[in-house]
Amino acid sequence: MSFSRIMYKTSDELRSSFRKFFVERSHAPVASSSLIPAGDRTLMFANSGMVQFKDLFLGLEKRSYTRATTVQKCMRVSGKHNDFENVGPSPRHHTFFEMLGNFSFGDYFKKDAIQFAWDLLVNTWGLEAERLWFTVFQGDAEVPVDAEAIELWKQVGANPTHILPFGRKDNFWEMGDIGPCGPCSEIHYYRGEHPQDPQFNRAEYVNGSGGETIEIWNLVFMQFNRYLVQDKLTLEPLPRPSVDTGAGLERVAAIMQGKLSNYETDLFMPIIEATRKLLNAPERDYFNVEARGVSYRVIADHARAVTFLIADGVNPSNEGRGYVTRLILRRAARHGRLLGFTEPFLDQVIPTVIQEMGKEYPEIIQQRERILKVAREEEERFLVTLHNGENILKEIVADLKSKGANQISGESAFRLHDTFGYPIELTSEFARENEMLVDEATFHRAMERAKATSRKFSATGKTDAAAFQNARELFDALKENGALPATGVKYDPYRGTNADTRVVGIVRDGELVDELATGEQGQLVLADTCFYVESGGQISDTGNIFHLRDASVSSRDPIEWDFRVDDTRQPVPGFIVHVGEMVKGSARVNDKVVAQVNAERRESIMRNHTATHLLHAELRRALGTHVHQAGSLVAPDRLRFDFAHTKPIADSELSEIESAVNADIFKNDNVEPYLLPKDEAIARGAMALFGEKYGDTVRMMEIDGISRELCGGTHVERTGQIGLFHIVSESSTAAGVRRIEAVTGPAAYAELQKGIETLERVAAQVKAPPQQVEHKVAALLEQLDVRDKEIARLRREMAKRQTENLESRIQRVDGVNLITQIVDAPNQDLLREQSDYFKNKIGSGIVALGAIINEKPSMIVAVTPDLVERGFDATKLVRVSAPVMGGGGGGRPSLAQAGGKDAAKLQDALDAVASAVARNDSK
RNA sequence: GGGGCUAUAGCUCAAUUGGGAGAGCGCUACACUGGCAGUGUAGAGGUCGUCGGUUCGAGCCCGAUUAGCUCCA
Repeated sequence: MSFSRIMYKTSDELRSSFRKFFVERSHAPVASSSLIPAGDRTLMFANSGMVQFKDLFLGLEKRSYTRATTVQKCMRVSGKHNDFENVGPSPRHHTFFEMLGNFSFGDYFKKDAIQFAWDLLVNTWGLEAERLWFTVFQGDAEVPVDAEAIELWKQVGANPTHILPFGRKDNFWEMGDIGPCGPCSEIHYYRGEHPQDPQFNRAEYVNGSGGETIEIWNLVFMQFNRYLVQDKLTLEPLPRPSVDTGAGLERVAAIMQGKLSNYETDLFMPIIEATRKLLNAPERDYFNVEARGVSYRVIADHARAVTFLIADGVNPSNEGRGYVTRLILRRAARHGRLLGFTEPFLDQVIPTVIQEMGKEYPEIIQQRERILKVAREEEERFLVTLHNGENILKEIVADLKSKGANQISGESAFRLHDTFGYPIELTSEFARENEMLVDEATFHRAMERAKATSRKFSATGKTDAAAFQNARELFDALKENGALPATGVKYDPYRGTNADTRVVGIVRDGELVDELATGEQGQLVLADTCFYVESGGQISDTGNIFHLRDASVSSRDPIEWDFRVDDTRQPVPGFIVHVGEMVKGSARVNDKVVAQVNAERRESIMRNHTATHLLHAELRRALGTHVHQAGSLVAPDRLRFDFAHTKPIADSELSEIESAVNADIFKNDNVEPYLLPKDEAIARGAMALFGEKYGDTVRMMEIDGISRELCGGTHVERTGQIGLFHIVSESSTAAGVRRIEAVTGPAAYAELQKGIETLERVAAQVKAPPQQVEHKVAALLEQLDVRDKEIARLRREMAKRQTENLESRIQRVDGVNLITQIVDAPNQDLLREQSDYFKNKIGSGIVALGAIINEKPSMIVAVTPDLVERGFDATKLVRVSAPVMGGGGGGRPSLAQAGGKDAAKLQDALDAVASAVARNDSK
C-alpha cells in the first residue's frame, strides 16, 4: 500500500521547476518563440516546442548551446488530434496551450532523455511509478523495434509490464516525407483510484478509450535522416542523433493538482471565475449545469488563445491566421451569449488572462491596451453581424409563417451562414423559439459542397513545397561535392557592392549544370556574395556577375562573360542563388567572377530603408507606442510601411510626421549597426518584429537618439544622405492596420516638384498667384453654381412661354384633348417639365412632346390621371410610335419616354401617337 | 487561393419589368413654443464606389476594378 507522494504544484511552480530541473542539467533556458513560426510557410502556428529549433535539427543553423529547455506557446486548431469544435465539450482539448520541452541538438540521446524524464516525474515531482506507462516503437519493415528504449526504461526502474510496443501511428515521428525522423516513446499516466490493481490500471487504456490513463509526455528520438535517392526513399542513421520532447503543461497541472479536467486547474479556474462574476452568476455555476460548463470552458480557452494571438501580432481578419483568430473570438462571443452576456464582454475576461499569464509572458502585459482594443472591436463587429443576421432571419420566419410553413430551408440557413456570417446554432435556436424547424441536412450538404469547391481551387501551396524540396536537394548536392561548406554561401551585403569570388554552381531548369550559355536563363551560386537577399521587407539587389579575361590574352574587351542578375533568393537557409540571364559569353562552374550590385539602385534602397526606421520612430512618437510594424516593403523607388493603428491619420498629423522625419534627416544623425546578444538588444529597447526570426546574436541598427531596431537590412551611414522624405499616401489594408507609402531623395524631390508645377499651371489658368489659388477656385465654383441655377431658371421660364403660345394647338381626338408638338428642350429633364406644364394647362388630355436632344429625337407622352383611369396608357403610345423614328421607349401609364435614331422622323412619330389615340390603340 | 453579399444625401437605408433619385434622423433659416429627441414652414446637401459596354434611355443589365462584410481552403 503506497500513499501518494505528489506535492501540489501551481502551474507557475511547474514551469519553473521544469526549467530549473533542466538548467541544472546544463540546458540553456530559451524563451518561447512567437506563435507565428518565423520563415516557415508550411505551418500556420507554432504547434510544439521544436518549431523554433527546426533549422538546428536540420543542421542549417548553429547556436552557442547544444541542449535547451523551453516553455513554448502553442496553438492547435486543426488536425486529427484536435478539432477546434472539441474544445469546450472535451475536458482536455485546447486551442492555445503551453508545452514543456527539453532538447538535445546532437548532444545526449535516448539514455539521458529517458533518465531525465524518469527523474523529473518520479524523483522530483513525486509521481507514483506504478501509475506510469511507457510506449515504444514496435518496429516494421523500415525500422526495427526500439529495443534500446525498452532496455533503458527497465534500467531506470520502470515496471517491465508497463512498457508497451506500438506502431508507426503512435510511436514514430517524422517532420515530412524527407528529413530527420525516428521512433518516439510516450509516457502515460493512470489517474484512477487503484494504481496497484491490474483490474483497474490496465494496459488497454494506454492509447485506448474508456480508462483514466492519459498521455503526458512524448520523447522523440531523432535518429535517422530520410533522403530521396533516385526517386527512392532511403533511411540512414544521423551521425549526431537529437532529442525533442514535449509535455503539455495543462495536463501535467491537472495531475499535479489532482483534477480530472484541465479546466479545473489554476490555469483556467481564475478565468472561469472572472467570467462567472461578470455574469453575477451563482457560485459553482460552472459545475452545476454541464451545458453551461461547456460555454465557460470555451470562453476560458478562447480568451487565452485570443490574448496570445493578438499579442503576437495576429489581428482578426478574413484569411489565414487572422481568420482563425476571428473564428476563435467569435466562438467565445457566441458562448458568451449562451451564458447570458448581451454586451461585449471578452475585453473584461482578458485582463484576468493577462494577470495570470503576464508573469511568464511579459509581451501580453506590454500589449495589454492593444489586445483589449482589438478584441473589443472584433466582438462589436460580430454583434453587428449577428444583428444584421437576426433581421434577415426574422423576415424569413415572418414570410414562412404567413405561408403557414414551419421549416426554414437549408438553403436559407446556409445563406445566412455563408453570406452573412450568422451561425447555424443561432438560426436553430431562433427557429426553436418560434416553434419551427431547420432543414439541417440540406444545410450540411450545402456546406460540404462549398468546402469541396473551395478545396479544389486552392492547390497552390503545393508548387511552393515542391520548389522548396528541389532547392534543398540542390543545396545538399553542392555541399556533398564540396562546392559549398555546411554553412552554405558566405553572405555579406554590408561591406560594399563589389565582391571577388567564384562560381560554385549553376542551376538551369531546376538542375545543376556545368555551363550556362548566352541567352539562357538560370541561377548562379557563388562562394560568397554581396547581393542582398530579400528580408525584413527590403527587396533583393540586382546587378551583374562577370568574368574577366585572362590578363595574358590581349583584348580590347576585358569582359569574357556577363550574367545579368534580376533577383537574388534564398530558398533554403544558406543557399543563395542569383537569378537572371546570360547576356554575354558562357559561364562555367569554378570561373572567377566579380559580383557587382547595381550601386545606384542599392543606394536608393538604403535611403528608403533608413527612412523607414525614422518613419517608424516618428509614428510611435506622434501616435503612441502601440504603433508597431505589421509589414514593410523597401524598394528602390518607394517604401511602404504597414503598422498597427486603428484610426485613419489626419492630414495634419501626417504632415507633422513628415516634417519630423525630415527634421531627423536634416540633423544628419549617425546610423550605426551593432552586433550584440539578443537579450541585450531587447534590454536596450530595440524594437523586434513579430514573425521575424532572430538567432542569439542580432544586428541592431541605431540612429542616434531616435531609433533602435533589430534589422538585417542595408542602411545609409548618416540620415542626411536620405536627402528628403515625402509621404505619398495613407490608407488601410486590414482592420486595425494602416499603410503609409513614401518616397525619398530624388524621387521625393521629383514628387514635390510635380505637385508644385501642377499648382503653378492651375494658378496660371485661373489667373491668380499660387498663394491665392484656393480662394480663387472657391470663388469660381461659387460663381458657377449661381450661374447653373440661373440658367435652369431661365430655361424653365422659356419653357413656360412655349406653353402659352401652344394652347391653340389642342386637338380633340375621339373626345380626348391631345397636344402633339415639337419643342425646344436641351435635355430630358426639361422636356419632362414642359410636358407637366401642358398637362396642368389642359386639365384632362394627352400630351406628346418631341425634341431634338444631342441630335437624337426624343419624345415624351403624358396622360392625365382621369384618362389613365379610363384606360389610356402612355407606355403603349410610345411603344407604337417610337419604332417610327428607329427607337423604343417605355415608362408608366401616366408618363412615358422614348428615344430614336432618326431625327427627321420625329414629327412622324408624334403623328403616330395621334393616330394611335384615334384608333384607341392605347387602351 | 476560391465562393457569396454590399457600395445611393453627413448617418441609417428605400427606389416593382431599365423610363421623373427618395424617406427618417441630422444640418441651415424663419415662425410658433417654459419641458427631457417641442411643433410647423421653407431650404441646403447626390460624379447613385470607379472605369468600360449594351440601350433611344442605366442607380437598376453585362464586363472589369476598388473598398467593406462574410464563408471556406
